[in-house]
Amino acid sequence: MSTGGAEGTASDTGRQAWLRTVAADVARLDRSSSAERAADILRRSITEGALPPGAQLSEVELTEVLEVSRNTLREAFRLLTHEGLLVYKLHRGVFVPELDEHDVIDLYRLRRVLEVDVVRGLADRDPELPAGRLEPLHDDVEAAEAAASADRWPAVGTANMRFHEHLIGLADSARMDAMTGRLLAELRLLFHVIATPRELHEPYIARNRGLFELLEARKYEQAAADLHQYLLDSEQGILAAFRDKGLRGPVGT
Amino acid sequence: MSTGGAEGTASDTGRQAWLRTVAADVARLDRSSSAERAADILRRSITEGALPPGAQLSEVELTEVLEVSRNTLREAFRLLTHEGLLVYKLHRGVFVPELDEHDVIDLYRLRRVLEVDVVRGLADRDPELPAGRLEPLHDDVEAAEAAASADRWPAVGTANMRFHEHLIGLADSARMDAMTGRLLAELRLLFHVIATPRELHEPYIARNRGLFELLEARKYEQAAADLHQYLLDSEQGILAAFRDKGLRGPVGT
DNA sequence: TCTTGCAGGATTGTTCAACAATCCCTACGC
DNA sequence: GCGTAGGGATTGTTGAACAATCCTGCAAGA
Repeated sequence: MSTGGAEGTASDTGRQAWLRTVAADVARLDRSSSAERAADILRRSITEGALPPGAQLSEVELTEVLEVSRNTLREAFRLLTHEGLLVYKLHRGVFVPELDEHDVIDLYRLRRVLEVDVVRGLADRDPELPAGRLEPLHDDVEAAEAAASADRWPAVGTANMRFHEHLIGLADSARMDAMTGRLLAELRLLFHVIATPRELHEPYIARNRGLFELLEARKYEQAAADLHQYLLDSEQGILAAFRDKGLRGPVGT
Repeated sequence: MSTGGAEGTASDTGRQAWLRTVAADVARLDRSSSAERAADILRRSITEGALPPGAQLSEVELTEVLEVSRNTLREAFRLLTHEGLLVYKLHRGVFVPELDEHDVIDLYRLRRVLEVDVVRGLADRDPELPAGRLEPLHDDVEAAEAAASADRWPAVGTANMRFHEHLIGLADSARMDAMTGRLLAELRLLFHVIATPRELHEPYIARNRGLFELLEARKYEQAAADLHQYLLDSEQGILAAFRDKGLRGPVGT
């Protein structure tokens, strides 16, 4: 099976690609479980700020709104719990977590480690990178710029996050993708505590484009260095905005 | 709180340690949900090899053995799924995952990134590291050596893994701990495919001790370099043993 | 021989209703 | 004012039931 490495002709690899596409479609169809659909709705409510940090999610209340049974709802809760978007307190219920400065530092430390390593690692496997691999990054940059022109700053934030998600995706590591998804979900949680999304996101539109161009030019080492500083700056920005908020609304735990 | 670094006297740090112990006990008491207890039992069965990769876990069968309801059991399944110890196939059941070479490479890539970064990062915060912080690492090294003397090689593997878990723990990052727990759980999954645990674990007993001594001597940069090579070697060892197995028992996706 | 189609049984996905356990809040007594 | 008991609400867990899906075996047909 996978013993010989790349032993296929052009038609073989073509067929494999087709099969992979079908497999992806099948997986998407399979994904339709009631619990995951409920989780999707809740996830959006949380990441878009409808459910603020600290809010409790009542079971009976949500069973009526989402039209699922309590057991299914609890399974949805579990899903979101492991994404870091909800926390369980035994016999007390599920809550939207309240993150503090320590969490910001923790999250950014991991982001730096993972993302910088991905970029730096691209140098080693540069030859095997297909041509249009940077396409999604380019799309995200343009989406952010478009959203900025329309003054839609939350959309800018989303596009910027997508950029980083796609950046990690270049590593072709399923586990890195999963971790990044979780980290960014938690980060989104922080954004809604911050009142001024423009100041927060605006500087990074141009920096993302710069990063993209460095990658396109295959200057991976410089891109890694830039990204490192980029993430340090972003961390400081969030910490500053966060502390302003924290003064008049201190969050526990 | 954490502004002044290490400002405590001996009695203060002693009291903090005591408080931390109590908090851990409380957390352990809180943890007593039926689903998590069932998950604990299953987790042990999987990581110790009683449930081989590819095995299916029947719901009705396990409800009788574990004496929990089907709903609770399914919640336990969810828990283990998100640890990577089980995989769901819709309408077909839960299975112990079968990892292949690609997973080994993926897992080790992440281990290298995280662990090396932790060690390298220790240099920056060397002053604030409390005295007995390396104690757990030392215990793990001795445990591994003792188990080796008794020819208990699976125990050596466990001790070695604990060593790396405690190593990551030095970073004081809850999210890194969680990720590492998941990575090592998956790694344990691989170990049971391998027939010769001695050849696999023996070389790393001495290397762990070497690593510990470098840390104790605060030669963090050299420790990081050693650890990097260490993990590359370990990866190659598993890949080799894994491919031998794969010849007579090829595992699909 | 190989493929196709179709029951039948077994397993999973989901819901519902009920009870036990726990937590929060309030009122009571000192 | 403070500790304590009770009531009400919420969560944790169970068992049964039904629908949807998958697997198996067998028969019919090319």
